[in-house]
Amino acid sequence: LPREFLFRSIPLAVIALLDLDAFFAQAEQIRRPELRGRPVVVGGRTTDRSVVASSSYEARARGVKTAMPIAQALRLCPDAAFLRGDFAWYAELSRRMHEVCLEHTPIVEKVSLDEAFLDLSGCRRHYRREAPSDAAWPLAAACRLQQHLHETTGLVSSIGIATNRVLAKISSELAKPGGVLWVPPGGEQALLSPLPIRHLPGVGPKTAARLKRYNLQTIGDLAGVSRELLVELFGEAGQHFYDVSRGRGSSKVSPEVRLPKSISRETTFEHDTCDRHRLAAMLSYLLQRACRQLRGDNLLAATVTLKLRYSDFQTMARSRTLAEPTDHDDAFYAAIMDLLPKTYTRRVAIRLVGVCLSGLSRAGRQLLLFDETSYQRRSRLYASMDAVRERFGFSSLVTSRALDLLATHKPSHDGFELPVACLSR
DNA sequence: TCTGGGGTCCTAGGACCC
DNA sequence: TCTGGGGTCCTAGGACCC
Repeated sequence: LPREFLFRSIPLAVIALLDLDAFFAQAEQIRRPELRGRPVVVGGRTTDRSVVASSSYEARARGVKTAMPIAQALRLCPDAAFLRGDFAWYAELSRRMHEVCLEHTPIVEKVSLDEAFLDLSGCRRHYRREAPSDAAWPLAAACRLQQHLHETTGLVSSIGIATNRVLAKISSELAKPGGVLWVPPGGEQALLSPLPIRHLPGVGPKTAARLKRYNLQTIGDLAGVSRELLVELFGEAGQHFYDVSRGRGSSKVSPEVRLPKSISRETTFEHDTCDRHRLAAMLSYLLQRACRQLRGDNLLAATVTLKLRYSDFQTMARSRTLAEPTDHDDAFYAAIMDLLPKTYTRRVAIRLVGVCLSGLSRAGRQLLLFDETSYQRRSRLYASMDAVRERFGFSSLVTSRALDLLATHKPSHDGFELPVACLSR
């Protein structure tokens, strides 16, 4: 048999990417009907240094964009509803989205709160009779999914369907807002060729500028370059460009929940600071929050990273890997305090500090022969602290190291009232 | 108008071991 | 006196995504 025939005889995958439109803004409009049809901007307070996390299409029409400073959005669209965001509500809607997806296929991979890949390859017989033609059943499947999601949750979504993930992702972007776009097998090149290179996932402003220097502006331009040259210029990414520009890519959808790679917390000060005590107190606070999540997820971390950003935006990170993975705040804090003077070396004020825990593994630590009792005592202490915080909120309990923050800084994350208890060491 | 916070992945250099 | 090659781990920085 000719090779071409063998290739065609393998049934092609049908991969869908479902993406919720302007998710956070939409979530607010679902919960508060009076906001429907109005510009909505979700982000921080209009007075602080935060940026737009999400905005409704009404606000976008006025020039508001994601990642734009809130203050700028306020000038563009002063009559918008400016909201802080409610992640518990967004997570709940995201969970409902996932449930609806699972009613259509068991092979669902959540890639973020508002996006999921679905492998619909096996759904042909359910939909073939609903489609305008036998072959167009993926279109019918996606329309049914979109409609089902809207009826049960009120969520408006866009869906891209193609033979692989990257193409499904690109077509879902093209389908926005509220549309469905199916790329029939064989139609890949026709869709991709005229698209600007920025449509490729993984190509941001820097890479687009680099590609433009070689006069590569559309995906079709990319398809005209040899694999060897692309790899020489762009390394691993070059191979990726070569495949995607020809409409090829992975169609594997993995429903398994993966172990996270890192847990981090960071914050930008309302005003830049040079005060090392203040930095230390904030780092202690952020570390406590990160560690609480670490224990809550039943994980240990081996590496801790300290991150600083100077007022001129230069960003530094220094990390330390411990001899043993742990979930104890104090082990990480000692490392952070050791790294602080090695990281904060310029005589310039600091605008952001952060901590990151990585090298994560499942808890179920091997026993240390000596020092075991004190280790376990400390583990029980952290468990008790977590229990208090579970009941009364994170800031019901703080260590004295972080206490002086209360007077000067109001973290936006949860109600920051006076602590019920204060741990001195 | 100054530029968030949570992540993932890639690259590149150096240490260290065999 | 000059100088292997491969593999792994750690560290720092940066691009990108939502």
